[in-house]
Parts: sequence; structure tokens; C-alpha cells
Amino acid sequence: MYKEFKNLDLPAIDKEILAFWEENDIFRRSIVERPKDQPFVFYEGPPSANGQPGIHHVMARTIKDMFCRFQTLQGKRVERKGGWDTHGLPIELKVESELGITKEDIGDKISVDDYNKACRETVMRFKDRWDDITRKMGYWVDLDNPYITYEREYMESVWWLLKQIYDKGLIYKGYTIQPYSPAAGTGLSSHELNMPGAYQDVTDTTVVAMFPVQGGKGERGKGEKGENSNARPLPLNSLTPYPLYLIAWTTTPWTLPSNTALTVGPNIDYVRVTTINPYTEDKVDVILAEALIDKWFGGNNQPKVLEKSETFKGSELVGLRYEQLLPGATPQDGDAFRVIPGDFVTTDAGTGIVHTAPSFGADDMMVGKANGIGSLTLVDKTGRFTEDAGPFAGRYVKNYKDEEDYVDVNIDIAVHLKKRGQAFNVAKYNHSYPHCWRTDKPVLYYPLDSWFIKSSAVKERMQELNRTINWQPASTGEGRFGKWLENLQDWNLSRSRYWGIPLPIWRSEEGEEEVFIGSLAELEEQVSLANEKLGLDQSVPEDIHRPYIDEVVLWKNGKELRRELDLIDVWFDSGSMPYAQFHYPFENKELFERSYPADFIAEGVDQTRGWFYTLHAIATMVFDSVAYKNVVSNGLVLDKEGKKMSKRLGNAVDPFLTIDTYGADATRWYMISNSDPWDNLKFDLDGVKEVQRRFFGTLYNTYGFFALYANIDDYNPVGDEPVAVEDLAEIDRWVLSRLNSLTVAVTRHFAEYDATPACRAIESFVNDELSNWYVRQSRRRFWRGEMTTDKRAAYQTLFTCLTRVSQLMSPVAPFFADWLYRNLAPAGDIESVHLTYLAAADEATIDEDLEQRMAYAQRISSLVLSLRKREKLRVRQPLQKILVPALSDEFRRRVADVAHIIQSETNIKEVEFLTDDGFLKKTIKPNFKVLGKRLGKQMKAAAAAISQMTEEAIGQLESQGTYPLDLNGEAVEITSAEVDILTEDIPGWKVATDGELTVALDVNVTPELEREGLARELVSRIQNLRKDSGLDVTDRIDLQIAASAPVREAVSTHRDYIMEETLADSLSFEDGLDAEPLDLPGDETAKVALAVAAQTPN
RNA sequence: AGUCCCGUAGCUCAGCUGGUUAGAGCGCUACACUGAUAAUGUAGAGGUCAGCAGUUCAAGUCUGCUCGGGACUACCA
Repeated sequence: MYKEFKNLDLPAIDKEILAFWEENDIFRRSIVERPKDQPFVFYEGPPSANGQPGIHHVMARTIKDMFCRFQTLQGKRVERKGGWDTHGLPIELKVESELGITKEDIGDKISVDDYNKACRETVMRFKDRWDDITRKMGYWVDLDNPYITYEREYMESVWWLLKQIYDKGLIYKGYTIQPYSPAAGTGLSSHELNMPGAYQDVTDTTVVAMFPVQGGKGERGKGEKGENSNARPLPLNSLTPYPLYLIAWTTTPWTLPSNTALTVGPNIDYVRVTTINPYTEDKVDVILAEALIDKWFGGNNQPKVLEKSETFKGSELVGLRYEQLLPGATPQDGDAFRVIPGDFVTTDAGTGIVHTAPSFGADDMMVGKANGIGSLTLVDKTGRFTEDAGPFAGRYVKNYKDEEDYVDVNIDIAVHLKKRGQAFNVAKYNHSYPHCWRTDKPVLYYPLDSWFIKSSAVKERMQELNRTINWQPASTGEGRFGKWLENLQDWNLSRSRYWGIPLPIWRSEEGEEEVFIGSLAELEEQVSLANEKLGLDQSVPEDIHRPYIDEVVLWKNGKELRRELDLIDVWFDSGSMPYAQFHYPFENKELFERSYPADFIAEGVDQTRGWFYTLHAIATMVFDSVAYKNVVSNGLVLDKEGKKMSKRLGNAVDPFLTIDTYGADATRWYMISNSDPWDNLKFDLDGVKEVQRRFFGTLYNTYGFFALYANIDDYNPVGDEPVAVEDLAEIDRWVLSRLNSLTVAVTRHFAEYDATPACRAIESFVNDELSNWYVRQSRRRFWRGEMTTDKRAAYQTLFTCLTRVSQLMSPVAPFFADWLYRNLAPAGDIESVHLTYLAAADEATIDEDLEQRMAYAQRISSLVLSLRKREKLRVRQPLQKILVPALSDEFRRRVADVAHIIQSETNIKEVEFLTDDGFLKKTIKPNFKVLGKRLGKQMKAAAAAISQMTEEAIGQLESQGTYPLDLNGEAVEITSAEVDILTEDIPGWKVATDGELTVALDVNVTPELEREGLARELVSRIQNLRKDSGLDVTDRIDLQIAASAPVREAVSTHRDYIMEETLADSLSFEDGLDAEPLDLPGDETAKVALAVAAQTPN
């Protein structure tokens, strides 16, 4: 017996199937039953379990899951090792805030040991929630043996990888500018800088400062001797009695005391302008980019240009010396206060001359180094000016301590410059500036010591390898990722933190000796060596996190070495997972080799510069290989208004609630079918409801239909001898053809990592073709009479379709698919659809001609129904015929083949073809695609000429195959293949057209047809009565009828038909019948009484 | 600020390598159907394909710019 159900309850199906999977170990079997030599390698990007899973995780994991399931269907063995990302700043910050401490307190108020213990506990806090959502959403991943990044083995593999990179000379220690939060006393990662809300619009005091050119104080006009150290004759060195300044704009006046250079664009045009200092009203000469004159001169409250020199290139300014803006400390490590060239200078903003303070800007640092100008760092790590900062010493550069009476030092600097006659412009400026997400205070860029991976050295190779990766969508690979690789910077590995993998580098105090550890065994050796040389008794700690590892002292060439205190960037942890998940190379070599590289990975686009990058970088540097061959990057899940979901806005969708309410499948199917996953998804629960109702509801109904009749007939398609192809009904062959076309399409889409069209194709097959056409057309075959070959053919066909659909949909809707599959399967069989193999489509059953014929049947039926509607002729009223113009024999054959379908669908007795040219009014249209290619510019004229063609001319074209056109005196032959000839009218008939199809309806209702119509009306009413009386569809009845004369007549004529349709054993007229009168068309009346027949024959 | 994605009916989305009536589903309105019935069919209303310019015989589709939404990257002074 097939199970029959009252209502579709997807959440209940989830639970039932989940239990079935677990009891029967289906996930494991779906892997181990596939051959080892047919692997499909998938890597799980490790989530961090210190936060709750969100609906976007359901999205990302659906993508991962469905392609893995699809490959399993294709016979691949898909191992899926889960993983957890356990280190890093987010976890540390969470712990800090929970313990109410700051970074400074670590090692003081709390030991590093206890602190790290707290991190370790926090990191898995929501593991249960994650495991729960994983189960409930049907994501198959091995969570029993996950890799965990804080485990000793994992960390050892990371060290090994780093050592490989070190041995290639790609690791160095450098001094660089990094985001730093003085308020929190900690450096920040770029990740943190990109937390929502980090960039805030702020209004800063900006200054255009005037840097006095050395030897430019008015005496320049007199000659170039004297103490002028600017030896080069300059174009600006023309006659002028006024002091000369270089002017530069800054939004951070507090960096001005640390200025050591001015940077110009070598190819930018500059000019010297004579003007008046707006604050002192002295006449001065200033140099700036010509393009920016209008920005600073001639406006309201702006000085005027009194005189202007010829332009000269920035390169001519290079080397020019100027006097330190605010005299004080000078750099010891370079030749400062010079004009230097820099590519990054533009004329978009400022003056075209860039104030350069190498300690407080990445560009500044870079260009400063290149030109050897040295640096000044007059601000300390608390955000305060140092003693060397003259009048500003000791003051905070921003209000880092929330001082009530904080006076903005930037304003004071501006005032100070004004008084000295060295301010050209002071103004407020609104721009976005990064803030520390914890303290909400502005970030400062500060020089810090760090370890780097010289990834820039392998960027060409990374780009080459990237081109071999199949990105979905391609634009992310070429654009976002490709561009990122083009401009690749070195990878800053260092994190001055506590909870992470320690850098395995030991150095002597002065840094001249260095040991880089690549394994625990190596560390063991080095420890023994150190013990021997230093007379110590150390051993390798069991836990190689801080603080234990920090206590290890090594030895080399007579020096004591201590560990560099930094940790490794967590992104290196996750990028190491292909190797570290197997503790490679210390174990599992063979397993690793067959699991590398990945065939497929998937994450959100936000991982482009995260995990996608670190996987790629490590693979390129260590193995000269890609880490993954195919990658899908999905977009964001937004709320239904298109806003980002956040707890703060309260618009976050709870994945548990969604799945509990609508089922995992409806949620998954909605997410994948609604739009391409790489577009952002506007998540709307109404959409999930619609999927549930429209797709799953329809499929469920279709199954219910099958089950209902299969049970009545006690039919079991399994083991039933397949009906020979030639004995199948046309509609069976049609739907099987469509099913196989669908299989081809779905297989191709999944193989190309393009699931959205696959879902839509399945949806449209189920809704439009299987349910609304095949089942509707075939209903009578299921309920009528004995088990014939035709009936068996119908059962077998529907069974085949449902079974195949369950396979095709199973990657996306694993629960319902399995439910459907198992309900269809014979009782007692515990097979799961997820253990089956998807057979290649049977191309032989794809019959394009048949699909075309059925398309005609559907379209012609629609036309007839619309004509009936227009003429107000209800479908139950049989009509004699329709006329269909047939301009070709092929068309006629095709329509004739499906005429019976049109007849039953529209209640018409015959389909008649019109070939007599006299009847048909033809129209002609150019085939633009074909003709346009050939004619090009003449197309317009040709289209006009063709539309002018007479019936006669069309006839000539049809009979001879060609027709000459005269296009403005030019003769052009057109052929019948280059035009479409259609009929749009049959004079004297009611017609409807759809493209090339035209149908006319015979609206004449003869008395005979009317009687038949009445009979059908009566049947319909009786059927309703049966149903209202709660009869089973198989119950037989006795009928009594009282009716007006025409109805009696109709009943007499169609007595057999009525009895057969209503399963009546007897039918009699009883004039005095006491029953509700039935509502019949016209003025006819009838009363009907029915009773269950005494005995049900069968 | 740069890079990338998106902008087609009230809503969610199709629209292949440019080809002449721009489609579907939902929603709305009317009618029909009724042995899958909390289903189904037919019809109707609803579109300057974000805007501007260009290429072309022909642009929703290709190019450039502008505007709007989003993401990523970014102290460009």
C-alpha cells in the first residue's frame, strides 16, 4: 500500500527523514559505498562557533551541501570533514568584554594561562547550536571528526607550512604602518577595521600648511649664490622678492610635527603663484599643482592670484629642500625635509603636494623608505605627543580619554601655524575615518614591528594559477580576486595577541641569530640542544599556546634565543586546513594526496580576500598548486527590504524558527531557486511559503494522486513488466521525453555549479508539465476500468517521473526527495534516494518532434478555451469542430497526431484542417535575424517592401520559393526561408491567434450537442452529490431522477454514459422525487436522489 | 575614493551569442472548471526594460557617462 496523507507537513517530513538517516547511517553509507578511486574533494571552510548561526549560514551551507550531494548521485565519493576556526581577535575581544578587562590587564589582572583557558571555553560555546542547525537543515558534513585549529597537531602542520615558506626566503621582519587603537592599546586587523560602523563620518580640522623653501626668503631674485643649498636652477627661481613656500594639505594636523618630506607627482604640472597670506596679509609665493589653483584661490575668503609662473613638472621640484615646519627633533635615520617623487600623488584633492610623515601613513612610509628621508614619531602608543613635540608635548592627538575639557590639539596646531605665518588655509572637512569598533575612538596609523610573508614575490604565479580556477560567478575571480592579486601587498602575519598559534621563531636579543621551527620534533631537538648548552632542564610543553611556549629558550652560536611574542594571523590557520586537517605531512600522506587540491569549495564573497585568498596563497607558495579547482562565492542574505540583517535592527531571520515552521527543504529551495546565489538575496518568508505551496504542494498532490489510484488498483510498478515503448500513449512518451530533457539540463547545470536554473527547470517540469498537463490529461486512464496495458503504461510513466524527480531534486531538497522516493519504493526497502545513482538521461527517449507536437496541442487548446470564453460557451457543452489552417504538411501531421488531446481538453468533436488557400488570409513578415544578416543596411527598406506584398505575391513566393524585391532601384531576391508566412484570419469565423497558430471555432450548438451537454452537466452534478454524500470514489450507486422534458430526453439518449461515469448500477425516473432541484443551464431543472447500491460488484 | 555585483510589471525574478508584440510566478479583478479540489484553467489591469549619450539596418541585450542599492578594498594628503 502506498501511504496517503491529508496535508503536506514539511517540518514533520524533516523529522521523519532525519530519524531515518540517523538510524540507518545514510550519510556515512553515501560516502563509503562509493569507490575510493572516484573522489570528489570538498573542503569545509571552518566557521567559528563563538557566535550563533544565522540564516546566511543556511544559505552558504546549502550551496556546499547540494553540489556534494549531486556528485554523490553521480557516483563520486565525497568525504566531508567538518572543521572549527577557534583562534583570533573576535574571540579574544569577546572574552575581554565578558571578563570586563582590556588588553593591558592580561598578564596582570589575569594570567595569560587563565585568559587562554577562557578563550578556549568561549570558542565552542555555541557548538551545540551549530550542530543543531547543521542537522536540521540537512547539511551533511562529518562533525564527529572535525579539524580544530587549536589542536596540537593542527598547529604543528601550520608551523610546518610556515617553515616551508621561510625556507624559500619569503618571510621577513619589518617595520610597518598598521592600524592601531590608542584607546584600546592594541593594533587592529583589517578585518576589525571593516566591522560595520568602523568607518564613521567625522569632521576634522584641516590645514594647508606652508613649508618655507630653503634659501627662498626673498633673496632668490637677487641671484643664486649664498647659502642657498638648492643648487639646481629652478624655473621657479625667477624674479620675485617674496618668500617662497611649498603648500600641502592635511586632514590630520597632529602629524605635521612629524613631517619629514613633501611628495609631488613627477608628471604633474606645478606653478608658482604670487599671492597674499590670508592670515598675515604678507605677500608670498607658493607652489602647488596648476590644476588645483581654482580650489584654493579666488573664491570667498580666498586669496587672489596676483601673478603666476610658467608651469613646470613635479620632477623638477624633486630634491628641493625646505625648512622643518615646526622646528624640533630631527630624524637620525635619514636625510629629511626634501621634496621627493611619489606615484600616488594626484590632483583630485589637496594641493598636489603631499605632506609626508612616514610614521603615520603607509604610503608615506613606503615613499619615505624609497627616498631615505627618515622619520619622526612624535606620538606615543597612548596617542600622546612625546616630549620632543615642543609646545604640544604631552597632549592627546584626539580625545582618547574622554576628557571633559579636552581641547583639540589639531586646532591649536592650526592656530600656531597661523601665528607663524605658515598656514595658508584652515577649514573643517567632513570625511569617513576608521574607528576602533570597541572603543569607538579614531584609529591611528602607527609604525609597528611585524613579521611578513612576501606574498608580493609570488603574485604573478598566483595570478597564473588563479586563471585556472573556475569561479562562480566568473566576475569575482577575474574582478574582485584578480584585481586584489594584481595589487597584492605583503601579508602581515603578526598579531600582538594571546590566543592563537604562536610564531615559531626564536631570536637572539639583537636579532642576529634566528631559529625557525617547522615541527615538534625539531623543537624537541632544539630544546635538548639548548638544555645542553645552557644547562637547563626544559621540555616541550604539552600545550604549545602562550604562555607555555614563551618560556622555552633556545640556543644558537652562543646566543640565547627567545620566541618572537607575536601570534600568527588566524587567516593563516584556516588557509592551512587542506594540510593541517590531516596533520600533513606528519600523518595521512596518502589521504592528503588523494584529497588535494579540492574540486570544490564555497563561501560568501566576503571570503574573497579572506579564506579564498589564504588557501590560494599558501597553496601557491608551498605546493605551487591551486588549493581548489571550483569555487562558488555567494552573496549576502539581506532582509526583505534589502537591508543588511543585524541584531541591532532586529531584522535578523532566525534560521531555527524558519526551518521549524516551513521545513528545511522549502527554505533551501527558496534560497537557491529565487535568484542566483551570488546575487544578494532579499530573504522574504512569503517567498518560502510560496515555494512550499506551489512547488512542494503540487508535487505532493501529484504523489497523492498516484498513491490514491495505485492503492485502488493495488498496483505495484516495481516488478511490473515494462510496457513496450510502442504501447505507450503519446502523452506518456511525451512526458518521458520531457523528463529526459530535464535530466540532461539539470545534470549539466549542477555540473557547472549553476543550481538556480536547475531548480527552476525542475519546478517548471513538476508544475506545468507533470502536474498540470500529464496528470490532468491522464486522469481518466487511472480511474477507468480494468488494469489494461494502457493503464499500466500510465502508472509506470508517472512512477518513473516521480522517482526521477525525487533524484533530481534531492541535492537541494534532501528531505522531501527522500520522503517521496521512499514512499514510492516498495515497502520494507530502506533505500534512500541519497544512495542511488542518477542514471544518465536516456537520450533515445527524447523526441523533439513529439515535444513540438505537444506544444501545439497545448497552445491550440488554450486558443480554443479562450474562444469559448469569449463566446460564452462553457467547456461542458460539446462543440462540433475547430478549424486549423495548415500551411505545411508537416504542421498538419503534427497537429493531427495530437488532435485527440485537443478534443478531450476542449470538448470538441473534431479538428479540421484548412488547406484551401481561398479561405485563408495570409500575412507575411520578414525573418529579421536571417534576412538582417544578409541585407544589413537594406533591411529597413526590405521590411517595408515585404509588408507591402499582396496575397498574390505571397503565393508566388510560396510556390516558387523566391521573390524579387525592388529596394530603391536595387533588385534583391528573397527566399521563403527568409520570411514567416502566417494566417491571422479566416473570413467569416470566430478566430484566435497565437504567433503562427490560428484556430477557428464552430460555435453552432445543435439540439444533439445540447442534449449531450445536458448529460454532462447532470453527470457533474451527480458527482458533486456523490462527494457531498461522502461516498468513496469506488462506491456504486442507484440513481433516481425527476426532470424537465429536455433533461429526460438527454438522460435517455446518454443513459449508458451517465451510468458509467457515475458508477450507477441503476437509473430510474421518479416524478415525485423529493430532493433539492439542481441548477442546470438554461431553464432546465432536475432532481436527483442517489443511494449506495445494495451490493458492490467487483 | 577605487574595484565588483545589481537596477525589467505593485513584489520576487527570467530574457541564450543584439533581430521587431519584453515573459513567468505571486498579488489584484472577472469568469470558468470540479472523481488531485485550501488544487486548476481562461481573460483583464499593470512596463519610458533607472537615466543620458553612442555603436548598429536593428539595443532590455554591446560601449561610455550619470543616478540609485549593495559588497569588498582603502588613512591617497
